[in-house]
Amino acid sequence: MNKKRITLKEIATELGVSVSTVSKSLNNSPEIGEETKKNVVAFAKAHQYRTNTIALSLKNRKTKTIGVIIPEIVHYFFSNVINGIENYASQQGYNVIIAVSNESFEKEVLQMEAMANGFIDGIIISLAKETLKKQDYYHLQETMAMGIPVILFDRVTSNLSCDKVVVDDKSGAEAATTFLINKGRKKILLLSTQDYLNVGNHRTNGYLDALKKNGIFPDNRLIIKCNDQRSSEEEMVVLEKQIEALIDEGVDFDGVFAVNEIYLAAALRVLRAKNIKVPKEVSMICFTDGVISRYTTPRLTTVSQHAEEMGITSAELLIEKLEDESSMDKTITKIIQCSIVEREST
Amino acid sequence: MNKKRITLKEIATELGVSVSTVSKSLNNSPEIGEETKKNVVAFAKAHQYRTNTIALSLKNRKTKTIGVIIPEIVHYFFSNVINGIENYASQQGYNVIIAVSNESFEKEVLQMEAMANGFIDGIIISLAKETLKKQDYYHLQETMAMGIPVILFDRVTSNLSCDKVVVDDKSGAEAATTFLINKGRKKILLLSTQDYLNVGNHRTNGYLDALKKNGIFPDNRLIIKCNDQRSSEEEMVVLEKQIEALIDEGVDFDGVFAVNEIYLAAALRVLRAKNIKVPKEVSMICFTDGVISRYTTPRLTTVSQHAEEMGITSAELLIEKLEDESSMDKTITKIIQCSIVEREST
DNA sequence: AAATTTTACTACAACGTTTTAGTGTTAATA
DNA sequence: TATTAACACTAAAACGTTGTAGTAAAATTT
Repeated sequence: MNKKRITLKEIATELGVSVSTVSKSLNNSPEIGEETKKNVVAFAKAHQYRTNTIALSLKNRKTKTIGVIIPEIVHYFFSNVINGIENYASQQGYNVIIAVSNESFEKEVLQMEAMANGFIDGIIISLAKETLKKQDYYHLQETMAMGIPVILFDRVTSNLSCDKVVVDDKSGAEAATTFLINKGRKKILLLSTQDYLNVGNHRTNGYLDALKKNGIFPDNRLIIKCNDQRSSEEEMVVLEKQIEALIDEGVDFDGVFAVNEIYLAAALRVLRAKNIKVPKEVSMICFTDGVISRYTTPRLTTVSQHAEEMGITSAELLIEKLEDESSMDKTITKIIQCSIVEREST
Repeated sequence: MNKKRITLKEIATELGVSVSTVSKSLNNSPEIGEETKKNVVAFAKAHQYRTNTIALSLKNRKTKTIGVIIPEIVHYFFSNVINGIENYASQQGYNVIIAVSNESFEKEVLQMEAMANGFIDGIIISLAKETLKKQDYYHLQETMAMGIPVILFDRVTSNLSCDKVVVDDKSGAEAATTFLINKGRKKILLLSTQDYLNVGNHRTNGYLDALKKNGIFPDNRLIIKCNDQRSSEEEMVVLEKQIEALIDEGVDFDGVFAVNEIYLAAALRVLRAKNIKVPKEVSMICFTDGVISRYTTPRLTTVSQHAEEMGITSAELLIEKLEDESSMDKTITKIIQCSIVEREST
């Protein structure tokens, strides 16, 4: 059964011609006579010849494969980005290899090395939290030095000179906050992350800017920077307690802006438990236009980061670099604009 | 900058020895003298020699890469399966290539062909809805005939003789339904899919069996088989209308069992709008222990399919086949048991 | 001292392609 | 008719490894 793939050499001996003739015939080279070509092509088809990509890769020093390293795959944003990458890449004849760093620096380094040694022409990566905290980018510099183009997306760093694709987090957050302000809200609770996460940091700044521009003085009690936990579920539990405590202390707010869906879902649960009406008493908005937002009651108004577009843009940037030698020198940063998806929570 | 990777040949000329000596030194062959080995290894390390995997693959006819084709990547269940596959595979020194069929038969065939021609030793696949409907498995038979092992998971078919990993959908559904019955519920609404989707079909049968065993006569009005729409969001809208109509017609029920999270979330929204209390008046349970279930109010009780375990098992089965020639003949079907995760909706 | 074994290497083929540089024929040109 | 050009093909190298077979020189045995 195991009908092994037929090779050029086998076709050649079978047909009594040289290997080069076969190769050229299949590539429709003008060097070969029509008659011969026809024969070879027919024979190849009949025997289901498929060109061996590995041999080709060895020859061309190109694998037509791009590697993607993400912190998590069970994650609406990242899986959407991959979707974008996969779509564009496969359309351009590229394969996509996925690796997951699991937010760990060590695993990121390992995965990166595996990829750099392996089957890929270039890498698209979003940095792990640990890497961002550690600020150690040696593994990235190494692969770049090997001539492997690297594209950073979403979780980026200014310490690396390469192409980047980022969301305009700050202005997105500003827009979201302003959106609440325009609905007449003045006391807006911010649910953010620790500052070392650049996205959280930018979004916090956007929030502060929006308040400032509208003449609202920020209230530190209304800014919660959630600590990292091992899982988002644990983060949620911790956060719920914090919000509950806040309300019990009598701190008043009429709007909530969260830097991700999960934080806002947590807030929503607390408000429901306290019998506070959304959006009547409190308006809510968050980053990440994911699944959760669509299935809560009320549905959540979100800031869409256009994950798929980010994926496509990253893939475009990388493939551009791979196909056009001259593009290797310049480094581009693409900024994806956010947009607000209004649902029932505002 | 572009410091191209150094090759064995370069090391050889640089050190004035033969290529074989270098190769053998690096592989710590006893044929080579200690002195020479030490030199070569030191030199290689200093110049960051990395063995070229492509050349190796060509030589060994093995790529140490496995291909995964899934219907959707932005999907809690599938991304968890991938997580499992990726974890186990990378631990065993394998890479993982991902392709998405997007539920399309045509794309599945294309992706499969691309993989079969390319860089993979074996394939793990969950069939697209269209493929299941069409019942055309030629592309799978072809790749299997080429000696490429194929593992089917979750969306499988009995028409193909290969290793399979499935959830025990029927007994999971039976358990879920029985769970509701044991809570005193007798009129249980079933939200399922069309029958051609084997998982939906099995779950429907499990539901019917549970009723039977408990002496409850099934009520056809309480069985909704949701039509396919282009997106799950559209499906949800359609389904919400159906459930609403049902209630308006005065059809009474005190429990809901849905074959996935989204259907149950839809039901929950309708019940909330109608001011029906969950779980007091209606108990709810569904398949797919995903994100949504964790963030609705009330949180949903679910049947976990242990997606990650499925991924790991699939990868195990495949790698077993790849590493042990003799395992190629027999085909195994592994059944993953479900378990109920009780939350607030029951 | 001659024969044998061990040591420490090297040469070369092979994996499956593509491509460059030939090489005979045949046809066209001077 | 001699020269050149076009045609239709082939040989061989190259991509980077590994492994088998082979080879001197040194060490050991007889």
